[in-house]
Amino acid sequence: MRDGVPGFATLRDVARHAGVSLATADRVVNRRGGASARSTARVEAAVAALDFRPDPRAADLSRKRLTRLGLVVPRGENPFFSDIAREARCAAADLGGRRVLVEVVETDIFSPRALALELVALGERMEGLAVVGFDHPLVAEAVDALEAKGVAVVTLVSDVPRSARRRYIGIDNRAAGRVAGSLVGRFLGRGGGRVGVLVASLGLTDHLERLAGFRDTIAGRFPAVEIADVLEGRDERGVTRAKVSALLAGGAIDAIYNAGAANAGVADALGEAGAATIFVGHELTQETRPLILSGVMDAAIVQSAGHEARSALRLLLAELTGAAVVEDQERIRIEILMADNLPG
Amino acid sequence: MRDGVPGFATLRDVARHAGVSLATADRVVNRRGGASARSTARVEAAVAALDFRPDPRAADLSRKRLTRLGLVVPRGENPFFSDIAREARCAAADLGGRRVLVEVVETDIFSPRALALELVALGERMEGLAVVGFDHPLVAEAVDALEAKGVAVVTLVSDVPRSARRRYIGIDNRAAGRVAGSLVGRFLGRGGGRVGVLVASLGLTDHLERLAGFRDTIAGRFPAVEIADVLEGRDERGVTRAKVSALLAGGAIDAIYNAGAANAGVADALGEAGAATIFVGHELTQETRPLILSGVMDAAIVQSAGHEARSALRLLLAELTGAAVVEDQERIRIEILMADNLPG
DNA sequence: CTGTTAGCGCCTTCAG
DNA sequence: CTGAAGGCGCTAACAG
Repeated sequence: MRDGVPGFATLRDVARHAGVSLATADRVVNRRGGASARSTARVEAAVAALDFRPDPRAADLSRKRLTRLGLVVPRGENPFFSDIAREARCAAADLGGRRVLVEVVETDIFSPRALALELVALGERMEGLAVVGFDHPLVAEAVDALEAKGVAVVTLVSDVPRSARRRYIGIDNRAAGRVAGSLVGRFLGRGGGRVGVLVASLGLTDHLERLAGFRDTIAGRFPAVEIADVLEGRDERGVTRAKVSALLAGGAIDAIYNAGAANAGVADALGEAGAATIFVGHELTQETRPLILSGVMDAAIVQSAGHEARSALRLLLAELTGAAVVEDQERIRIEILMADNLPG
Repeated sequence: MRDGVPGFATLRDVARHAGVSLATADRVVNRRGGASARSTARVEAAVAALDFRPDPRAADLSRKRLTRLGLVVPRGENPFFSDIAREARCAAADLGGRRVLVEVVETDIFSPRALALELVALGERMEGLAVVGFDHPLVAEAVDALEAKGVAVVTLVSDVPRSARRRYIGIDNRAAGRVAGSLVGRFLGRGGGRVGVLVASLGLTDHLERLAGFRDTIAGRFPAVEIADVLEGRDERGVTRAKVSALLAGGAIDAIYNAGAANAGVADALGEAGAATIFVGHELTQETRPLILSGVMDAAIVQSAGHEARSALRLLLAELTGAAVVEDQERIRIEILMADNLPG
């Protein structure tokens, strides 16, 4: 703080205070290198003394290089990822304003090799990448290679845990699974029952963790509930429908927890069977909205596609420019939606 | 779009295209008045032709006048409002960067006259005000007077419906009440039971609407549930405790829905009585966190104080500067929290 | 009513 | 290694 009451210290003030030029002050503040130890020390002292915080707006404005960001989402019928892609496109417009170019790339996420190749290729022309991950050594290796050559990588929705990604943006999937467990447990009531669980693939970190959380809660708090089976539906409607139908045919099922995306497939199977089964799933999309409203789905555990897309871009940009991050704003929340609190 | 591939049109381009000066282009774009019909038309045509969008960063940077914003929250023991105040203070730092001064004012919200006077007084030295409302003609009148003299007013958390406020920032309280009704109904199970409801005051729009939503759902979907009584606790721990204790003493109560804030008071009363009562309330605060974790509260319906504070400031600023608004980002969500998805 | 002229705070060549 | 100078896109005096 200084003279002008409501004014902050500017880089110019820092430079003056340190007895160096604007350019030198900039060099040390932004760690561009090429400043003597003496200058560095003096500038750092000035920064501390004046409590200097760079103004991100001015920085943006004057930066001439444009930043290319990529968003890699799975190809397929999953409507949640269409939402993410759409939101990312419109977020791109005002987050970085101009000088930021966002490209959304769809790829076959279930093939680790294809995903890894795509990532490396994208790294050639992007400075930052947000990736819906798949937990596989090839993918982790690609991420590490990108980071090694200076491309900022964040994972979105599904993490690649053993990799050098800067950060994971998405919900705590284990907690989401626990919530699902609680809901199913409480909805079933004292009597308990048999529940079927669905995932897309056991290679997806997010689905696996949901499953683990679900198991924890059921085992720990609802002894009368039994997990009948865990099915892999690849997030495809047809596959899912067939597997759920088979499960229902095989014996009384009182609840379904779909940790994956193919809710329409579950609804198909439940509709055919005509049973009054509790059904808890994930995400609010064109597909699930009517299911929740009509009561076919009793509850949905939801993450906001818009929030995630904006967070991903904001955080990539922050990584690249050193801008400040408001952690509270970036925490992706787990929302529980029922017919009563469906937005819009 | 024009020549330079990834460049947007600037005001300078617009001016050139319209054959006027920068200043004139600025005048019509920002409706500052004092431009001939001819110039206005030409500039507007240019804006459309070039798809010009002003760069908010540049605008901020060059704006010299600093904006004073006020946030009016109720004085009292309500920890949620302390959170809002805290979040507002730190949001102020980076949202407007410098050139924005945010002042948080605590006032006695239960006295419409005092609140109205305070508002009018604040209007003398602020250009924008975010107010936790109280639905009373005096308050509405004060808001109208402020708007009439050009002060932008938004309501936060609790609306002042029949007033000229620009907008209400907060959850859909009717929906929140319905959610509470569903949770209580489902947690009670088939057998149903008797439930006591609490509000701070029937003059608070938000509490009233929660009550209405709660009633809707109980009446419509849970015929076995009976609302035993509606208590006014002024959001004070002692008052609430006493009233709940009296209610519990008066006959079997299977659930409490606290639409207000004094959850500690409810917990006190439940603790004394030692009954296994379902308890659903609102907000995640220092006070409710342990109650949720320990299972005293079965669920909390939550709104994010940080999100609301940031939204309020962002929207006031947008009103004042004409900046664009991302509606999806400003929608305040209703979160359902249970022990399993408590963040942090 | 209109245009010219300085900046806002920072980044970025380009000479020293 | 260092500094001077010229923008980025917009706002706001100030002259016409």
